Amino acid sequence: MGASTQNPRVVTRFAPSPTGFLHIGGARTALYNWLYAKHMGGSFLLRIEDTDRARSTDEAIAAILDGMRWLGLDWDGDVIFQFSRAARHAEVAHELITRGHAYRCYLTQDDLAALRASAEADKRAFRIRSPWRERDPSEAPAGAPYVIRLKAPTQGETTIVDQVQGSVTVANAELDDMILLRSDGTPTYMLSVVVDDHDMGVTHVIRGDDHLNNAFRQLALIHGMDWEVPVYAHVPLIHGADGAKFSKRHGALGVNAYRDEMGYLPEAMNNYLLKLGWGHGDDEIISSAQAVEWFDIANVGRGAARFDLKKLDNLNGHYLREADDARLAALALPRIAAHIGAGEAEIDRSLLTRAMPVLKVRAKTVIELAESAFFLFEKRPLVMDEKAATLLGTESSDVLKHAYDALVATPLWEIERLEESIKGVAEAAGLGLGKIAQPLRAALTGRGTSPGIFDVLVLLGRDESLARINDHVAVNSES
RNA sequence: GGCCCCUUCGUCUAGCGGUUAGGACGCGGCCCUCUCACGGCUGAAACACGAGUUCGAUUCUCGUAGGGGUCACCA
Repeated sequence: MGASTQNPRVVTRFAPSPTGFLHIGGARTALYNWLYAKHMGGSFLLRIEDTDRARSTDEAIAAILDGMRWLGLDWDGDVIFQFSRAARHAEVAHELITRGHAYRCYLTQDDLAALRASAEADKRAFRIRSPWRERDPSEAPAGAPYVIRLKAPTQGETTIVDQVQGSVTVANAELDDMILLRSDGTPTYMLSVVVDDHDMGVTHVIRGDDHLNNAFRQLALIHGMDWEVPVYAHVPLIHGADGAKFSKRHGALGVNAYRDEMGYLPEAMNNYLLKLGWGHGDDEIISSAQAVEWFDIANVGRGAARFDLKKLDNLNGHYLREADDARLAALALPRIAAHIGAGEAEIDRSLLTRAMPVLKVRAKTVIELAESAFFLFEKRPLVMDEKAATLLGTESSDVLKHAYDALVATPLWEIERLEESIKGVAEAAGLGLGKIAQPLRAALTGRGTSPGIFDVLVLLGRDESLARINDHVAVNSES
């Protein structure tokens, strides 16, 4: 950190297309842009690339903004909607024609298909070489539709000094004359990104390396307009656990799903995404503030990283343990209410909050957290899970009876007194504490595992605890 | 297929010519212990391969193999 790394002129941006949720890969790209801007004391912009009218949806826009807010990736200024700038994009396309860096191309889809076919027949790599690049527009059929193409350089080579990939050079013969304006007059992505990034004053383009090849063609456009070239940083894509392309099967879902369906905390998600492709010595648990201080795009790894849920689970467990109890109670509440079949207002939020310290150390996700709290709110008679049923064999009746009597006689319902009483029962019977605690746990929670038995007793309270135990004493003591 | 990029334990990574190649997740063992966790200790586990350069390569160069990206009037 320090003043030497501060540069308020730095402007980064995240530019998702609203055709789906904010997925894991996009979230990481957004995070890196956000971190770099914060690190440099610059600004971070958000632009929605909605030029594909057919595939863009309002739901997707809402989901993306929701995901960004959840992760705490706040942007500066208003969200820019790319489609609203279409006129400006078209203006630049025409400016490029007058500057001699673009031309009207009257090739039809059929012409293109024929060119492609002949290239394939000759086993040549297909590069669009429109005859209209050199032809006089007056030769064009009157009123025929046309697209505007960029005149890409054909000689020499282009080099990009990428902050992540290093120096990358491509022969200009590899570049083709990309379409800037479609025949219906709407701008293509290639035109829009460049114009928007320029107009928005973006100084650092940090994006997935699936755009690296695009950068070379975009560079020709930038040069054609005599604009300043931004600093590029193409970060490797995320792969699935098997190393193959990251797909839904691998967990390439929207971040909303990680929050709602899988129960992850945003701080865990950020920490995981940060470490996925970047490292800072031996540090594993990195707060957002610490990340802002340490992050530098130059340290981002060049190799693709695989997505690993186990590590995310571990990180989430860590942040769960650190999280505020009332906050966790609020997160778990809806699930508990749904399980009990009650309204959220009917759940004792205070009890849930008090239980958090002993519940959260045992959970990896909010889902597990909620499930571990079910027993607190379930109504008698409790349904026993398999392990609890085993624990409550007929021989446990006497033990529970003794425990019941000892608990009834316990003057103060607090943890130390309860522990004394139960341990007294164990000693008197010549049994290990486990022999008493396990049947007790089954009777009190209906489960084979739970927080410490004395914690459970305190949380449930005297009346409920005794009633739950008695449920099993009575039945088994009939004879 | 053309072009471009990548390659350290199973996974995420540290390393930036000389290290017993470090940490974390996961896995095994031990301790703690009323169950499950948490926590502590501990074990197994990696420089893709082949040539160079160099006194010396995980580190620099070039190949090979493998993986990925990209080749639209999508973004």
